Amino acid sequence: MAKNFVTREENYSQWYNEIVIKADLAENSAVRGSMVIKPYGYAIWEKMQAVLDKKFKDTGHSNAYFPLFIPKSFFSKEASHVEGFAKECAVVTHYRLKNDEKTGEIVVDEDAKLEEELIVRPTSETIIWDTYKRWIQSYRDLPILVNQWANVVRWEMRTRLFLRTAEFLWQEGHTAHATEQEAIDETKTMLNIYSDFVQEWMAMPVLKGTKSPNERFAGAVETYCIEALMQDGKALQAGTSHFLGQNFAKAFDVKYVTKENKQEYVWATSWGVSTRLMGALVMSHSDDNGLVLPPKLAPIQVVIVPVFRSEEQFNAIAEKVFPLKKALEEKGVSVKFDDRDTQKPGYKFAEWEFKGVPVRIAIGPRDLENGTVEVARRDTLEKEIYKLEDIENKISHLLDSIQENLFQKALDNRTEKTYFADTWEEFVDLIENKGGFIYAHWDGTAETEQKIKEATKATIRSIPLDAKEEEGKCIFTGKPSNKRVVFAKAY
RNA sequence: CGGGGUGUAGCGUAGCUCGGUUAUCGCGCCUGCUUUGGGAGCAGGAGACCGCAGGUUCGAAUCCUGCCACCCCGACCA
Repeated sequence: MAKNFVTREENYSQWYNEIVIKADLAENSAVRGSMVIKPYGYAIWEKMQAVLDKKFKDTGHSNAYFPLFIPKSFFSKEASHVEGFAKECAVVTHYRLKNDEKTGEIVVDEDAKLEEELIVRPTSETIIWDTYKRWIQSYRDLPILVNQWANVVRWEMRTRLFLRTAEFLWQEGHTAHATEQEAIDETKTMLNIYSDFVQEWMAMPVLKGTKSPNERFAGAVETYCIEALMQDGKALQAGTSHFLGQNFAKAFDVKYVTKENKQEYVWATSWGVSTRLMGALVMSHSDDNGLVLPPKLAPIQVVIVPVFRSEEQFNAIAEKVFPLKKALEEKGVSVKFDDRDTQKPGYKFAEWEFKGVPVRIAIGPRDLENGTVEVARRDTLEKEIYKLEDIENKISHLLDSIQENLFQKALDNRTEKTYFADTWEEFVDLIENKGGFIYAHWDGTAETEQKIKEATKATIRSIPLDAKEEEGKCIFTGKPSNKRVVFAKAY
């Protein structure tokens, strides 16, 4: 495999083809811009789902399911929402095929044209709010805290594996509240859940902030986001949580009666993360040897590779492996014993490295004599000889330290690629030659943001929540500004 | 949708300008022997309607026409 994929920023998709597909995460689908997620990759998604789902439930949310197809009339009720999504919708116009009498080919039956077209959901706000209208009458019906795990379709002009596929899997939460403050609190709670999940489980540092009006979700009053920086210095939006105000309540006429018997519109939020996170995971940690998975999300945390010449030798090794595997599993570690006799050890070492398994244990004749095993860690590729006694605790600690090390490495990468620009010249130089997050002053107008984007391709990724008050001048217009925002080129 | 590029075995490719035996090579796959602590070696073998449809020609992977698909760059975007 070609070297230096990680830092070869001009060719990330090549890197994806090399690493992701060969690593069994996905392969191109016959359908434009879609993906096949293979079992090994899907297992990672399932782990992510399980953790997030628990966090949602722990904060009072429940799962539900809403229809894939949205009638066009629902979709067009919220003006800025439809404007934001109109250009990337798949539309169902017919419901039947037939055999063409002349050619015998299967064709669309023109007689089976739908009276009202159906939109394949690009997001579910509209159909959910049409439903909430019927669920909500009184303040006693609030709040509604619902999440759905689903697939959505956005007919992007250009797709990129994992980061922007035409169809993707995600979760979308949709909540309804009696007060503005409660909805804002919900928006922030969910942002924190995402941020904690991405940092603690995916070992990726993220920046919490809000979006500029240009980057805001179509139909939202405020969009909160977590923004991550990839190894090549490009930014990736990893999750969003939107405060929708009363926009959807007004569009769908969702009112409730207060204790004082007054009619009020309800307040809303929506929030989501998608299979894009899998792309982020790959791009944050992987190296030229393949994937590097954080132990907390790795489907296989420890792989045991026996080294043997004869069947007797294999049996002797297996005798040692079974109790070891059991001891590790009792510690909650997922273990794979690679007992194939069709591949040599060296081949297996490379293969499991490619798949990103955090820890590999090799055990052969030498170890049988000495009562040892060879332990290799994926993140640093270091090998060490361990005594068998108390090994399950040592491996357990090793997994923890790999998790920490991956986060620290990603954080160091971000720190190294974080810059401050005070003049336009500095800014352009950084964007063109360094990449990364650039903290700079901005005059707060959409026009300026647009002009900066046109000039440099950089956009405001985040207005950090923890931004310090600081007097400064906009790098583009020189107008006054009271805090720095974060610019970057984004995926 | 605009600009550029590529389609030959499961994957990666040579051949195409200048048409001519049985379409090249590597990886992978199958069989056998030797191997096994970092992607094994040797020997043998299987696998291709050369993207699709037409056309020119005694003869087309190669020339011509049309179509399709994919990739890269841009607009769009989680």
